[in-house]
Amino acid sequence: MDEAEGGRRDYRAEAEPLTPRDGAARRPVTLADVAREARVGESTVSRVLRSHGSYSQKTRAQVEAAVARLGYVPNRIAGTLASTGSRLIGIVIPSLTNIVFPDLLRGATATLEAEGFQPVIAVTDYDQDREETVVDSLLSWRPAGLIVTGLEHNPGTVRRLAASGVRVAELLDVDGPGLDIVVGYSNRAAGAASARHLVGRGYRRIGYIGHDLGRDRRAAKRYAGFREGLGAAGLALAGEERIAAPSSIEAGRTGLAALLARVRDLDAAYFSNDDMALGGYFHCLARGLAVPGRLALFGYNGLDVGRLMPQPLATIRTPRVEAGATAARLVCGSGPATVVDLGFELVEGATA
Amino acid sequence: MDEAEGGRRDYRAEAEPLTPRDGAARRPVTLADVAREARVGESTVSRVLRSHGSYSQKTRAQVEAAVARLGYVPNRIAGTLASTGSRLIGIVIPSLTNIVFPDLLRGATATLEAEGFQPVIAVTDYDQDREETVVDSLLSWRPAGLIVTGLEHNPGTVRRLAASGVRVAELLDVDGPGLDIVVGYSNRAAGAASARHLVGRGYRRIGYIGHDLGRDRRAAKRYAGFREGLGAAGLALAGEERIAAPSSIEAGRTGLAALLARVRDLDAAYFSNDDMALGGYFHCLARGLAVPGRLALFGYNGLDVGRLMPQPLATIRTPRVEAGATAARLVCGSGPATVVDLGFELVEGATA
DNA sequence: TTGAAAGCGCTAACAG
DNA sequence: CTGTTAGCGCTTTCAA
Repeated sequence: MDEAEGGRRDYRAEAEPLTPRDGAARRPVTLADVAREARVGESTVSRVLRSHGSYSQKTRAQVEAAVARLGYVPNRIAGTLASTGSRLIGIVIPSLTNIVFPDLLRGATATLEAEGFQPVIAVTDYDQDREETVVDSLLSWRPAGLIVTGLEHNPGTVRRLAASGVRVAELLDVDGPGLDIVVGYSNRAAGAASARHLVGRGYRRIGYIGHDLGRDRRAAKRYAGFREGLGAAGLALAGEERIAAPSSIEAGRTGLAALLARVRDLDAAYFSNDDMALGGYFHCLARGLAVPGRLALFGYNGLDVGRLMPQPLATIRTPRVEAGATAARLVCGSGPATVVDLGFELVEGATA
Repeated sequence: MDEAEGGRRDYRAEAEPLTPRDGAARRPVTLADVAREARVGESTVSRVLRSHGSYSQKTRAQVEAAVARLGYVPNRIAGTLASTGSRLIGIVIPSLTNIVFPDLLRGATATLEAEGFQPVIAVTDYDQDREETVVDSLLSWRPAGLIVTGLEHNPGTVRRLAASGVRVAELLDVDGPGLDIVVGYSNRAAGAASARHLVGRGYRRIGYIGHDLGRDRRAAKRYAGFREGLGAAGLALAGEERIAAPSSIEAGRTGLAALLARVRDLDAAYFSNDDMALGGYFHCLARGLAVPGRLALFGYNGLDVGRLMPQPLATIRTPRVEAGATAARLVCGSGPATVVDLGFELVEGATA
């Protein structure tokens, strides 16, 4: 099925690299060089470059000319050390495989960029011990703030965070106590709303297909909320299938297949997220199961792909990009500790 | 169709934040504090902490005890300034919307982490002027290296890069001269291989559905390669549709619809990537067009979603994660300028 | 409006 | 094996 193409090869660049690796590494241009070139003091250059304090227009011109002539690039490492805080914001996310987290990053980086901050990212693979490690590592850069995902952390992580004194924003969950800034939505409420919706549409034999809930705490909260929602209607799950792996289209597809093999009379399937649900949808298409006639499908996240399926996916849309942006804005500010619940939106779609 | 839920609300955290914003900001613990506490010199502490140079086991124990007692976190800003280079690697990508770039990041961050480096990311939105700006900004952190996407840059960007003397890796393209390290695959060859494959399967009325080629230079190279491939077989495109926007499932769906409305007798559609092709597939499903009987589909990237569709998508699989990892490894090293062509793989799938 | 000088917290010689 | 002493490049008083 696969055909090797575009053969692998390693070779030296034919042309001389534009970045000569010259042995005689020339000393980088410093602010002192600029001062000398512009015939002014170092502090004057510093003021001009940061448009801070006062200086004459003539001086400004001289400095700018010198900067251009020398190709000076300020050294923010030195600047940060000399001044109080850095313009770095650490961002800790569990994964880059699920588009949800790039979406967060997208919102955060756009806002940070606008405010003159630089994001430094770290990935935990849904592992709280790794989170502790990367938080430590990020903290050593003395960031102005840290954005982390979720409300559950190791005690050690919390201790370090508290001791560091930096602002912390926790993202994507509001179901529990936060450390400082909390931006997200209630996963529990989302799960419950999903259950109410399915029940309201008349489904009674509802199954759950999910991924590794031990690691993904927010998915676990949705699951709990969903069961509560069913319970409130006097129902219970007709069956469930959990994949001991991160969520994926594949896990959704094989998960639904496995569940249907065991519980044949399901009339609806609730998935831990849209990726999983898409996998389920593909299974239905492949097997010719009518959706929602034979089986209704419900997801979580409101991804583009769900909106564009031949039948739009029933799901819960979450404002992820906005959450990232909001967290970035607040973490750079100096407001009080806050919880911002951005809410969510139930998308009826056509699969349920 | 939409139902508002999980109402938005802003409120103060009920519990006292674990990170007290105490007005009397306590002075952070420094290496000097540790030295005093451990009753040794500062340089001794430094040596122990970096396991560099020599010291007695007894000293090591004292230092470690002091570090633990004081909760000391090293300040890498200061460390970097005092030593030669930083352990920061800048990564510049055009977008976070297409999963391809998070994939790159995934490969790169994993490798960087293992080598003790920290990634700092910036997003250009496929804008070369913005690339110049963010490269400048990244350079001011004096990174050990920079990973950028593609081979096309503003002259100003190239100048700054060259002047900085940092290692630079260019990713995802090998069709053209590079600055230093180049890691990727030939987009042109991929386009040509796609054309040969479709022609080989007997398709003759082939259309192209693409996105903004002015900004996405690699997609433009695939397009050029594809046309060359057709030309070599004595064929030409039977029609094409270009969306003046970034690639998306939606653009693929509407693009194919528009093209079929104009050119009714197409027998195959070549898409600028898998997202676009997925949109096309959804269009076919929605309209009941048999794939590949009525219309064959071909994409680019080899995303999971294509593999898991009821009919696996015909596409070209690219080693993106590996490319990110390779670039990270090389950019942290001190080897010669290199081009690494990782090649690609044609996936026959079932849609062509 | 400007410059001199004193650090920021750490690393890297260099003595001892 | 360990401490002392210079800086790294910049910002920030504080005088001038």
